[in-house]
Amino acid sequence: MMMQGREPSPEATEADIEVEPFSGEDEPPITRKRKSKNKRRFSDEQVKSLETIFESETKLEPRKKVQVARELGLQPRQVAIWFQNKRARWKSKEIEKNYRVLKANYDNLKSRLESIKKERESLLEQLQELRSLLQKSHDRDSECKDFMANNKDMSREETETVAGFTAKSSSLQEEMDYQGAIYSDDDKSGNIAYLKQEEPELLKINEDIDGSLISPMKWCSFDAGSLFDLTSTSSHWWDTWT
DNA sequence: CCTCGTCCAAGTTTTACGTCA
DNA sequence: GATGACGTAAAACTTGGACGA
Repeated sequence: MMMQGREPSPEATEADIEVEPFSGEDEPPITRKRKSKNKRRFSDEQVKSLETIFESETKLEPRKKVQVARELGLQPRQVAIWFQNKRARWKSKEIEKNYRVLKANYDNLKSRLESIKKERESLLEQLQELRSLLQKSHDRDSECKDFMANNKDMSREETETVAGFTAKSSSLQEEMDYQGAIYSDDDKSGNIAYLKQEEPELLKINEDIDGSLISPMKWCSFDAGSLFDLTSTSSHWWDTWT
């Protein structure tokens, strides 16, 4: 092969000499067939020695290079080239290794993202249910107010019935608390931050729940109208709650 | 500042060898 | 089993940049 460009350096001149890579006593490996007398591959022993040196130092001092070449029966140029090629191979393998690690991390993150998306869908469904529940509550509240406006007097018996509804109201509050807990895991601050950004309406509804369902005037959301004896009269029982 | 020699990384070519039809 | 095509890894080479003398 013709050299191009600049003049060959003394090192290159070394390589131009027809060399016998194997030392006299090195026999080619038995498992490998030799096609010609032009032996070019290094023996397993030579490669093993070079590998061992490479593990401790990936670049050779010029003096060390000459010493290694002498010990292995190679030209210094051959040792230099072997180290150059070895560094290139090692770098290539490192890149592959890093790629595998990065890909594994990416796949893991992707999986977690899918999981979070599913959880978000579930939470949105629950939010919809809560909205529906809250709307029903508001509707019945309005009915109740209308009813009370039309029936200002109530008997003692009716007052006791109302007390029973108060208990029901507490049960509803517990249910609402439970629903709220579903979208509030250990990291509440993180969820709230998320909700402020992604679902501001959800926070607003939550505030509505806290402020309204357990208020005294909300107990009558539960079919109160059908239980009252509209014929009897009593004192203004609701005055004690205001 | 310029030249020269050397080293190195990156890319390419050459060679040896294994596999398979 | 011999053979040629093909793929792959390793050895050697080329090129261009960096750096010190």
